[in-house]
Amino acid sequence: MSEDHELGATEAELIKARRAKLDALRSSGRDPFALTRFDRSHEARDLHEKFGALQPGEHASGTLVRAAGRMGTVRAMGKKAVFSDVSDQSGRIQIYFRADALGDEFRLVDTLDRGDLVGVEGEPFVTKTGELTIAVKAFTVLAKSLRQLPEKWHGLTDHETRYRQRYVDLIVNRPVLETMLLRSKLIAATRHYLDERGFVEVETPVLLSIAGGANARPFVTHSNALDISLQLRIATELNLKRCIVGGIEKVYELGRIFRNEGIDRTHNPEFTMLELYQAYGDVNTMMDLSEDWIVHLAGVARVRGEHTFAGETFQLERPFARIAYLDAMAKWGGLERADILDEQRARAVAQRLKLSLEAGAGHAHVIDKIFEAVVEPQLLNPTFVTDFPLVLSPLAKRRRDDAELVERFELFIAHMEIVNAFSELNDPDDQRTRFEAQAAQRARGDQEAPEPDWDYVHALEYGMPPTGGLGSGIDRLVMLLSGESSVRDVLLFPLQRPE
RNA sequence: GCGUCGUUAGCUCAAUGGUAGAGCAGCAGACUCUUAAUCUGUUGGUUGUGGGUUCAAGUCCCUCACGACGCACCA
Repeated sequence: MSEDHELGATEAELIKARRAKLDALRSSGRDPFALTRFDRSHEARDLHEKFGALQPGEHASGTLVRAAGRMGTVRAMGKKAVFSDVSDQSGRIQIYFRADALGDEFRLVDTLDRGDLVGVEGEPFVTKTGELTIAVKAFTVLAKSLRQLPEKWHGLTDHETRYRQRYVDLIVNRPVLETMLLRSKLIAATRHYLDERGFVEVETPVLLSIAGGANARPFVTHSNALDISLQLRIATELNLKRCIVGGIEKVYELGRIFRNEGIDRTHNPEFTMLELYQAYGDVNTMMDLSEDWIVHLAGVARVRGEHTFAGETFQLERPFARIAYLDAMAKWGGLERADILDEQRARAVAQRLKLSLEAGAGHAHVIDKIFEAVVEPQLLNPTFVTDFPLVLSPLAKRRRDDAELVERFELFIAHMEIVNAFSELNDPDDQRTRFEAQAAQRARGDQEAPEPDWDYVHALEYGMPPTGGLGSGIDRLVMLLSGESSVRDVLLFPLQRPE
């Protein structure tokens, strides 16, 4: 040990110091990396539930528990008493090493560092300051941590390092782990919710020759076997409706979608989308289901009543507000029907509102921009915006009383679009006409206009029952319910440019 | 893609163009109920990359890389 004082604090030297401790463990016959298992009696959370009621100073005499996890700060009181703690997935429990309880073992406490994975066996008690603690009778190093964790107080804050080395972020920033666990819970709860209601989960291809069902630029790749270029899916919509045609009456897919577009606080190139379709249902079926499902998920996330997101507080309570698309434009923008549905007048409105539009922007794009500027800022509490213009909705069924509008809604919460749903267009002739319009747009050089999937029309020609369908971006839902305002903070490994 | 800001010790951050510092961590020592433990001592630097200006550059100028934020595109 006399050489240790020569160890400095470069990264290499910090690692060397830890390797020296690893060597010490090995030479005492306790190679941590040779161990294969450690049987725990409790996770940290269980211990708090079971022994949390002990009084300060009280011991659960004769009770031995076994816990394991990553060591936190080491608080040594001289050479004879050391406090630390271990964290596992469920939480944290303090541990206490005493020379008189450990005997010869106690000298090995010197080989422990913050960050090591350790297993301990001991007796639960509550300290005089009131913290549940395990009085360690025996301990084992289960993996030696050779690298130093970031500082305990400020932790790791550098975004780049947090995303690139998420494992470190998860270790030292507990709320990150909690958010990721919440994400998993919400996804599992969604599957359970749908399965219970008779929906069937299917898996449709990610690799397609034509990625359709949405307006977005796809990623392009190549099949060596077929020697053709392929696109990664931008939606699951068309294949799921093929399933409806085929007779899978309540169908969903909860999976990854890829869009080759911008990256920012609310967009990652790959994201998780729920799409579901219900034969013999319509837009109203979807509205009821959305409201029930979202409120259910809020319950899973323990979000009830008032909830704050990005500095604004809203009410997450049933029933959600409803307003028709054109009514919303009238209410908050003073705009008439023709200001929206007539292309020239819509362009004039956009100009008056000083909206920046791309050169080749179509009617749909202009309307969308107006909506974004006029209506979205008003939509804080959950609100269904219904009866969308046809021109925005190439896959939705027309209203019977108004051929320029469709049976569609979007659910907005905290200004974010959370659900998009409609009565699915099942008239093959109408669908063909709308695809032809898109093809014409595309021929005029509009890169945004999707390439028509003619086989989808072919499928509709066999007859698709009247169907309600919805899509929902799961990442944004997780953002909303976790309070994270960046999509990167609800993804374990957000896309980063290689270093 | 455009704009703004950032990149200094393992981590979090300082440093008028004039000898690169602190806190934490690490290492050594004191302390048998600490919890940002405390106290004493101490180690640790290619200041993101490559150029330029200058007697002298972490600092000024240019290039590039990566990131955060905003805009554009999208969900």
